[in-house]
Amino acid sequence: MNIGEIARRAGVSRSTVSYALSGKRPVSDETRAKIQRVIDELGYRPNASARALANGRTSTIGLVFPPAGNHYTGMQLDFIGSVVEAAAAYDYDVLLSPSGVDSDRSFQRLLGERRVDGAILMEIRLEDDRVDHLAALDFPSVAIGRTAHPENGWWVGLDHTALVEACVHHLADLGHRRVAFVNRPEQLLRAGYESAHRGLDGFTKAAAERGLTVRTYCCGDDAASGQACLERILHDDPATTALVTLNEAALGGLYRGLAQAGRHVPRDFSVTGVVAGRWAETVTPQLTAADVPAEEMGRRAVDLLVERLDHPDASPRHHLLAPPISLRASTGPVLGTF
Amino acid sequence: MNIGEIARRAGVSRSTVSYALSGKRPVSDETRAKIQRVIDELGYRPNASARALANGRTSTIGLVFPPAGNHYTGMQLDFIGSVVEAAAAYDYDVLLSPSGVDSDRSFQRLLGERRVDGAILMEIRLEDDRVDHLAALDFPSVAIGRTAHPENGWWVGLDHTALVEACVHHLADLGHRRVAFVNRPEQLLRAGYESAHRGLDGFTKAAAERGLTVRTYCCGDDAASGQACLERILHDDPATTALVTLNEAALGGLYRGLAQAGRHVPRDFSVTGVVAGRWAETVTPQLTAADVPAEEMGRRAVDLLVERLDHPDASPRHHLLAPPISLRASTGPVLGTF
DNA sequence: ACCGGTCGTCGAACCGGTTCGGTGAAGTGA
DNA sequence: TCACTTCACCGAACCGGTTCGACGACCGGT
Repeated sequence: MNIGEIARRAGVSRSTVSYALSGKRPVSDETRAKIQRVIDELGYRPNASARALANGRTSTIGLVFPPAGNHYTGMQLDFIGSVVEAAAAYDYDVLLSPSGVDSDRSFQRLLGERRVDGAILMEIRLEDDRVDHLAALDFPSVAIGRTAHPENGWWVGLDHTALVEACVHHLADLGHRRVAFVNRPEQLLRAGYESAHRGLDGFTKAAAERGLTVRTYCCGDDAASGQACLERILHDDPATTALVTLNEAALGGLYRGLAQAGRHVPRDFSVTGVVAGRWAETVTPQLTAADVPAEEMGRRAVDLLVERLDHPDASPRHHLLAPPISLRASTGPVLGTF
Repeated sequence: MNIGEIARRAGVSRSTVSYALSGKRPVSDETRAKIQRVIDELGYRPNASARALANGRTSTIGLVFPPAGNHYTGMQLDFIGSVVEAAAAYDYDVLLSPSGVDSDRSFQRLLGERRVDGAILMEIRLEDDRVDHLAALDFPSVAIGRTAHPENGWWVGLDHTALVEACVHHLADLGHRRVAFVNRPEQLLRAGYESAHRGLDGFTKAAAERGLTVRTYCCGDDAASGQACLERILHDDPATTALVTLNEAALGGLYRGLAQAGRHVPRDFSVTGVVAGRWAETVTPQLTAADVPAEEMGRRAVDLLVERLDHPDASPRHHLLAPPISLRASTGPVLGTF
């Protein structure tokens, strides 16, 4: 069941079997056929650990994301799915690693023990010790998201600032003057999560440009928090007519809060934000949103990583995406404005 | 950066370093301290591939699920998250493998190349070639779901039959007489997906017991399909007053279809089904449902797998779960019945 | 008949760990 | 003083692949 057994049965040496399989040196047609016959007969497949040891590559990439206490969002699911699928196309396996910081045990396993050839990082923070650590080691990695200093990095990011700005302008164009912003949970904002910060920046900036009256909120990643958050919004300023959210998991709760407050969407209240398209379509009315192209982002991250693995000296590349707003049914003009 | 380097710097042999680390043979305190100092200084961590090759274990488990063309459901996400977290607690990594059948390339990588010590299978079919294949090889694995012949297997399953029966009885108790069943997509039913079949069985059986008039539907795993399915239901029998669904991803679309048909939930129409609790709470009104304990199932699957890995001769164990229905807000009595 | 080159194959070393058998030094008892 | 343990460590073999250098067989050219 190992290469020596194959060699013995085929009457050749181990190295010949290896060359027949890899094609790195010529082997006569006759010998190759004999070897192939034995391999097929026994269903032999070379041991991955031995191969990894010998040539220093594991053909595995690590997908690193913080342990969220099982509060994964739909967007993260889409990332994971697309990364796995794209990696499979390049003959890479994907090792999942729940890891918060670089001193993390799980992180050390991946890197220190050389379980993976490269890594894809999710849930990036503006100051991210994992990114810094990997950069210092020159370890092949690609971030889904970008830090505050993205110049010399490999990443595929989303222009949250521009996307949220677009959402605000869209609402302002519709006549909304009092708008709320529903962000990711407060601990994530404090931890410096990129999307939370850049989104907030974009919101603040665009709201100032348009002279809107705004309030900003942090909200837990679940429906109950969304509902509570909406109640707070209407309590703080009952004249609020619209909100922008980055918080996909809270969306259902926000909608419920509006329904219970008797506000009809979009007639009495407009909702928009930055959400993966597939999930924007599950709510009623369907969410007008900047659709996060999660599938594309995952795929591109893998493309970049593979390129980096194949060309260790290539200079950093990245993609900054800014998809347009998809107009669906959750926003409308303020009543009496037109 | 390898064990030889550590040995040289500490002035001992490679085997002594190995024993100092593993503790499998006594090492003097003095020597151990010296070795530890060198290790800390250099930040040494033993190479995982070499270790795997030497002791025949990779400390990795495979998580196998069919490639869904990125149509992963929230429930699958919960499974993945809980498996990763539970595995980390046992010091196992998780390798993700999108794989449909046992002849699959990805499946062959996992098993044939010995990349993993054991596997957890998701999305089980009643006749599942992957399960049979693994059983024939006596390869350590645990299924999340059970085949038609689950007697001698390792699995953690959900009693879909009983759960759907409970849903039907709940509706019948409320006075509903014309009920629809919304199943997973037709190709999954045809492929023999366990939940689709057992759920359907439970529905048919309970409906017969209660003398209900029923129709059953297959529905794609997305919101648009859910909406279309609901339109079909009301077109086929406008007198339908309730539905039971297994299809989590279609739920939002079903609700939208009802809203657009002017049917208020739960006043005019009741909705229930089998859905992971976290997702049942995102819709409004919140879904009365048999909550799939995805987190518990993932955790238990890992527990079983680790037990099987530690005790190769242990006899098969399994868990069949049947959580009670969580009464929320999506079901109610038929108007005029009481 | 001899030389040089090409082709196909082999043996040995190596990747970085683990583990078995053995060995020298120190300790114990008669 | 000597035989017998025990202790702490070492060297070598092994896990299952890959790869390098070498070597014999065969070929064509003089």
